[in-house]
Formats: sequence, structure tokens, C-alpha cells
Amino acid sequence: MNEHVHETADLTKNQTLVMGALTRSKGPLSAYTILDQLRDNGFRAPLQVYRALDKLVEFGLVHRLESLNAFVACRHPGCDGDDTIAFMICERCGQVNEITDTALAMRLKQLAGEASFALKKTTIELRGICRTCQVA
Amino acid sequence: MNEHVHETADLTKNQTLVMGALTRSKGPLSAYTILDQLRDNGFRAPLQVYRALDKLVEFGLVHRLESLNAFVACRHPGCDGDDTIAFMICERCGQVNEITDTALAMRLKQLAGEASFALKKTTIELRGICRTCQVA
DNA sequence: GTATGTGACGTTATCTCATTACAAGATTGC
DNA sequence: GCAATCTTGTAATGAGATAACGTCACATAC
Ligand SMILES: [Zn+2]
Ligand SMILES: [Zn+2]
Ligand SMILES: [Zn+2]
Ligand SMILES: [Zn+2]
Repeated sequence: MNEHVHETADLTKNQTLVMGALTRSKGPLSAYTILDQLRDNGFRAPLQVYRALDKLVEFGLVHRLESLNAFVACRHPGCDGDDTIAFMICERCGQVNEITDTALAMRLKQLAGEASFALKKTTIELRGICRTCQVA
Repeated sequence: MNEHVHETADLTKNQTLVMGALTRSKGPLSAYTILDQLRDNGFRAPLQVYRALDKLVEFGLVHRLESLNAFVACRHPGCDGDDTIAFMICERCGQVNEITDTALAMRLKQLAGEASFALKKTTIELRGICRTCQVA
């Protein structure tokens, strides 16, 4: 099996529970919100959530939103190979849209190159109001 | 005077102190680090720092780095009119470089437009190793 | 089989980051 | 003066994240 593809079967019990909570949620969740949701499943301490989240982020199944201190399940199948993901976060409904754009990624890499900056990770988060919330 | 330009004279005592701490620093500072540095100036509580920071960010004199939960003095004179700023953050020395790029900003606006997303604020933070730290 | 290593797990305590709530001064406009 | 507004001071609390410790299950080596 491809070592980079992680399916449900690969996940531990705690990882599966955390992944489930994020998948069920419409928007991003904080670690403590996840903890509260999983109390009935035996979760008692933040570390149980953070440890699972670390792995899920490492697997690429979950993304961390820096501007929200929250986590969201990846809903963008093609993002696996792409390390330059942009998030559009609606400040009204909380929904998050994940997009990858070649031109955007290229330009960022170029800017980093011009500065001789060894790029490791990019964070792009757009805050605003989504289409649905604008008409409402 | 231009209402968008804030000089030292416009700042209150606390705002001036916080601005000074950030200007003196080589890299970004957390709110609590600033608090510690200003204890001798009468600072006693986090809120004194956060209130000043809120205003300084509002004035455009200071930027918040979401991925660090820290603040940095603006060292990019041209960034005032531009709301699409990218930060290059060196993970070794901590120094932050601030850049604005028209092509980057345009592409982001275009992507938002295509999704009918009413863009309010963009966060772009690049993590990596700066030129100086690579050779060292 | 036993030793050893590794990874996940549980628990407590602690640390860092940020805000709420309330009161007291200072400033401005009338 | 007086009200409105802004800034400040202080205490308490909420929210996010990690350190340090020990335990358990399982795989591999001998
Ligand atoms: Zn994704
Ligand atoms: Zn929305
Ligand atoms: Zn700036
Ligand atoms: Zn550096």
C-alpha cells in the first residue's frame, strides 16, 4: 500500500474517534471542543486529543487553521501532494473551503527563491464571507 | 493630517511603550514577553499589552503573526495601502521578512472572486530558513 | 521464553495565550 | 460644571498547548 495514504484501518482508536468528530462537523473544531465531544468515549485530557491531531495532521487527513487555533478534516482529495493550500474561512457560518492553485503556489515559491528563503511550510488563510452567507 | 498615518505623537503612553519594545526587538514578541519587558514601566497585567497591541495593529504599525501567536513591528513602509502581506519567518533565527507582491495579491483576489467570497483579510505566512541561517 | 524496543495511551500538573468584568482617571465638547 | 468618551488599572477567568511521569500492547531479537 502507498505509505502516504492512510485509511481508516490504519488509524488507532483515538485517532479514529478524533477523525470522526472532525468529519461529522461542518466546520473547524478546537481541540477542547473535540475533547468535550469525546468525553463519552473515554476522553479525559487534552493530550489525548492533541496526540491524535498531531498524527492526523502528519497523515494529511487534517489541517490546522492557524488563525483560528482549530482543526478541520481535509475535504480536498487532491491536496495530498500539494503543500501550498489556501483556506477560505467564512466568518459568518464558519465553513472552510480548501483550494490549491498552481499559479499561487508558483508565485510563492518564486518569491521565496528570490529571497533565498528555504521554504518549508506555507500558511494561507483568507477570511471573509462566503457566497451563501452574502445572499442571506 | 492623514487619518491613516499614525506617528509617535498620536500614540498613548502605553501604546508608545509597547511600540518601543517591538521596534527594539529583532524579531516578533509575544504579548507576555512584552509584558515582562515593560514591568519596570508600570505594566502589571496582560490586558495593558493587549489593549495597546489592538490599537497598534489597527493603526497598521504592528502585525500579528497567526502561526506564532506573536506580534512584530511593521518594517515595510509600503505595506500601508496593501492588505495582502506575506511574511517569511525564519525558524532558526526568528527574523521576519515582510513582503508585498502584486501578482500574489491579484491571484488571491481572483480566486476569492471566482468563489464569490467576500475577502476581508488575508494571512500568508511562510516558514523556513532564511538566507543568512542557511550558510551558517 | 525472555529481553528489549517501540508506539500508543492515561493522568496530573503546568505553561502560554487571551478575554471578561468592573472601577477609576483623564479628555473632550457643550 | 457636566456628560460623553476614551484610556487605564486590577483581578479573575477562560482557552489553547505542552511537560513529565508511568503503563500497556505488540513486535523483534536472542
Ligand atoms: Zn486538504
Ligand atoms: Zn458562510
Ligand atoms: Zn507592514
Ligand atoms: Zn534565519
